[in-house]
Amino acid sequence: MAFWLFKSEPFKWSFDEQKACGAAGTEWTGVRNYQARNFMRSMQIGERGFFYHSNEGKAVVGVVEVSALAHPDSTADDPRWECVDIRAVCDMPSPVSLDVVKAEPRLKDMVLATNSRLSVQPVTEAEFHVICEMGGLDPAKALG
DNA sequence: GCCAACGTTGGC
DNA sequence: GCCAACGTTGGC
Repeated sequence: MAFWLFKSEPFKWSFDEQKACGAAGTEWTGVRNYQARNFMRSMQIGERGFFYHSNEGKAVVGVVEVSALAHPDSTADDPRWECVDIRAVCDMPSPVSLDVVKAEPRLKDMVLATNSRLSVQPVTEAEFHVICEMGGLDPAKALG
């Protein structure tokens, strides 16, 4: 079981909008970066990820689940771009901000802190648990 | 709104 | 296959 982080600018696509899609989930469209696409190709159904608001908010605001394997991105005019579907699992009771992530020694190697431009990132199991702890989220609920 | 970092493109 | 030019991202 791998863990991930999905980044979105909230004024383009927010976690509230994600939640509004319910259990059906939505395509995580718009990724035009090979590294990010390759991470999505390796995702399995049911794997968990964080939903991060970039630019405005700059915080981990919720947990999502992969609900469909990688498939062609319906918004791309080039078939090489693929995406997974994700659905909201739960809120982060207390959003974990980038500042806090950067200040936490256990998260110093987190991709969010070291490569801020990558829009889909791997997260280690240890990092997943630290973020849950700092956000006041019972990991059992996140893993549901 | 600026700019640094990074990825991609295309000419050679 | 190198590298300069360009575009985009995202923190500040």
